[in-house]
Amino acid sequence: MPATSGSKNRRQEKEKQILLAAEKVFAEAGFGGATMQLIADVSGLPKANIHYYFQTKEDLYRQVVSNIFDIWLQAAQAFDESSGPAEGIGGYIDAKMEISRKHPMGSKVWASEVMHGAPVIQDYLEEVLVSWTEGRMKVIQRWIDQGQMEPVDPRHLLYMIWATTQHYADFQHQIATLNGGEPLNDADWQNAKTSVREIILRGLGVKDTGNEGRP
Amino acid sequence: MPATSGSKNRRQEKEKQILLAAEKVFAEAGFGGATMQLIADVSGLPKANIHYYFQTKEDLYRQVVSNIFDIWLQAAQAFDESSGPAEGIGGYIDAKMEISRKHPMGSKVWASEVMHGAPVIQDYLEEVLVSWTEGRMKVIQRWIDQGQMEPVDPRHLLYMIWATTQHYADFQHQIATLNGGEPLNDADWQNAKTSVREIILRGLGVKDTGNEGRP
DNA sequence: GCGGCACTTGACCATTTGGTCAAGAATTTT
DNA sequence: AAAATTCTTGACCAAATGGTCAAGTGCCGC
Repeated sequence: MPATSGSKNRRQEKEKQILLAAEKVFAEAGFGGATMQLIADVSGLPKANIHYYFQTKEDLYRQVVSNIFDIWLQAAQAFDESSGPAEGIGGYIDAKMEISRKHPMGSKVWASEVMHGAPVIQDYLEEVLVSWTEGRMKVIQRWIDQGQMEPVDPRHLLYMIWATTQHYADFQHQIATLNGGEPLNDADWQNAKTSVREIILRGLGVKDTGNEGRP
Repeated sequence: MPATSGSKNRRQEKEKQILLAAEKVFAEAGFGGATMQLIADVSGLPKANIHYYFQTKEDLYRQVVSNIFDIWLQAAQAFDESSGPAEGIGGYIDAKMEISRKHPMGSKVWASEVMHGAPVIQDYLEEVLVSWTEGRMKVIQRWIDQGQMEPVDPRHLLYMIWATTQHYADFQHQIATLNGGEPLNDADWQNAKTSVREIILRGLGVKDTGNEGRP
């Protein structure tokens, strides 16, 4: 008794349902610890049905990681559509913090994958990430050359931004424990965002213009 | 045909040998993905022998995580034996970068554990880490109150330091890929260390005094 | 309403897993 | 040297795992 709507996108909806469950399970147990049975239970489908849509566990996993990668790269827009480091880097930090808040499980899956040597998405790393990084490094270098910010190594600046923003997703459990056992609330997140942006922008010798333009 | 030396510390040496192999395997495969057989192979001992020293996989894992935790806390000394933020925070960053360089696998195991909800070491988190963090936060707050650094949220400053320094261990594979496929060499590490310290200390309005006093 | 087609699913299988065990080898103690 | 203790290890489980399969079930155009 399939879907309610049209008729063609039944498959898409089912796949999305499975991918959502898979993301959760992979994030909580890692690739090795995740079981198809658990993914089946979480998604509310029999295991054999999962295998109908995704032949192997690795196929499913690859899809999950790939989806995350796309979301990740979207945050790059803040970088490109900006005139200077305050707006560009500040906006990028905001965007990445927002992703950490909304897609913590995706971030965890990504971190797990990379930590274990990126066996599945090494090609993505080498192709997409390398060129993306080089592009942003050039932008940062230009800002430095124009005297808009202190001369720092763009590479390590990017690492710091990635590390710090993703920390709020990957280590959310530790952060919650240090927050009295409670997850961060709206005010906490606002505070986190501002704190991170402040320290980094001041560290770059850039005046924080706040997140004007974006809500 | 046991050891060569004394006689009593045979057990300790064997355990260390196993723990080293276990750390490597757990770091590379995660808890779920690691197998006792692989740990046995890496350590060069039959599987049954591993089980003689560590009853269960979880026992072994707990030991590995626990050892890492101790190393982690050692870096705190830089904090305590200092007079101000330049020396204290700068030294702490250096120490943590050094740990990331020398114990990347331990850092990965820790990250994996926390990312999966710290099922094994939640008690450590609640007892030791919480009180440790509160202590350092007070030190930072005192520096702020004395006007030795900009008023930032000490909590998020600590997160940033943790995130950034550990990033070089946890994401070492990604970093190597972005470094032309080569791991960081001595100069790279020096550069990374300096870059991180510079940006953060400037972000705190503290003049970087370099890592004088420590080689 | 019927024939084709996409989907569903319980039962099943080979392999791998963490863990056990008992017999023996080495070492220490008496 | 003999007894007691500690360690070693190949063979062996029961349970769980990823994946298969064939018998269905519902849906569609015709």
